[in-house]
Amino acid sequence: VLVTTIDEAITRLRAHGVTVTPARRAVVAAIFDTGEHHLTALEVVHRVERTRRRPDRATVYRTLDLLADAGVLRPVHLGTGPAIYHRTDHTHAHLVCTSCGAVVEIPAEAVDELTRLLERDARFTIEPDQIVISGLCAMCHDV
Amino acid sequence: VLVTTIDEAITRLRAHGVTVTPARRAVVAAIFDTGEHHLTALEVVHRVERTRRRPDRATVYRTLDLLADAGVLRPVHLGTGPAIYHRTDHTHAHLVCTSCGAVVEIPAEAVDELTRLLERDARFTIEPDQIVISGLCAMCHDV
DNA sequence: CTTTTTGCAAAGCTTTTGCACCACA
DNA sequence: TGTGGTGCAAAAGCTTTGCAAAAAG
Repeated sequence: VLVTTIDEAITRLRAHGVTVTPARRAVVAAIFDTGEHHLTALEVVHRVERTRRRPDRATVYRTLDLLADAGVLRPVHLGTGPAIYHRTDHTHAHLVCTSCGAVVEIPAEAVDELTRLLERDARFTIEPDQIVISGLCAMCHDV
Repeated sequence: VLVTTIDEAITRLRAHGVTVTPARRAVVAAIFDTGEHHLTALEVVHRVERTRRRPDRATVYRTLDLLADAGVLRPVHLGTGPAIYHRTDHTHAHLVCTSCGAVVEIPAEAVDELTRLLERDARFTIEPDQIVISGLCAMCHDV
């Protein structure tokens, strides 16, 4: 069940017994109104429409938690810095360059293959969206 | 060139132009005197022998940096919480259970296979020691 | 009217940094 | 006597929490 629009996300929240308030709706809108599927909590704060009073950081963090519980977002720590939250409608793994910090996404098909490989070897249920691999991106490697 | 003993680590530090002080030696000893190959900075602080005055956190962090630069240790963030530093003489990837926090290691052979797969698909040079994958361990999955 | 949610401020946790002191060549 | 290492304390960055005021049902 993919969640790809604001309305679907709101519906999903309700299905999880979460009351939908203006602040929460604003957070959801900020996330789905952008092409980015990688946002930090603070980026969400700054993106909330200026039409309403900007929600407090605490509220945004709490809402992101609710969205994660509802399966709309997945929080991922890319090593250093703040967690990024990414939408679950776009499965991918993350390659992080230890030199320049660039984040490259691995497409779903490769992630599938990878997941199969891992689950074959380890008694572990992989969360495909939470694969983080560090290394050097092509540009930094060539320097 | 694997670094597997205190002396090799000390030698490696010297080769990188780092002067070896009692405090630094104590940190190296604390790391190599234990069966663990996963230590946080604070665990290192607490493990330093009680025979000498315990080095300050800052000193330990600075020394861990030096050891990382020298290729003796690799810092890895397992999502939440402090970074772990693991010895480079024991290549492995990390599976982290999002429910109980357990860390399962993926052995070198599987990591190799994984690395090949990834480097085939992405123009990226993988750091095999810095693969972190979240999911559910067998125990938490069965509950 | 009761239960949540929100904003604010404070605290938490990990790590970094500035600076004075100290050790050692 | 100068170079760099160390400890201490403070700060920085991200996130969580306690609590009183506000909003929702």
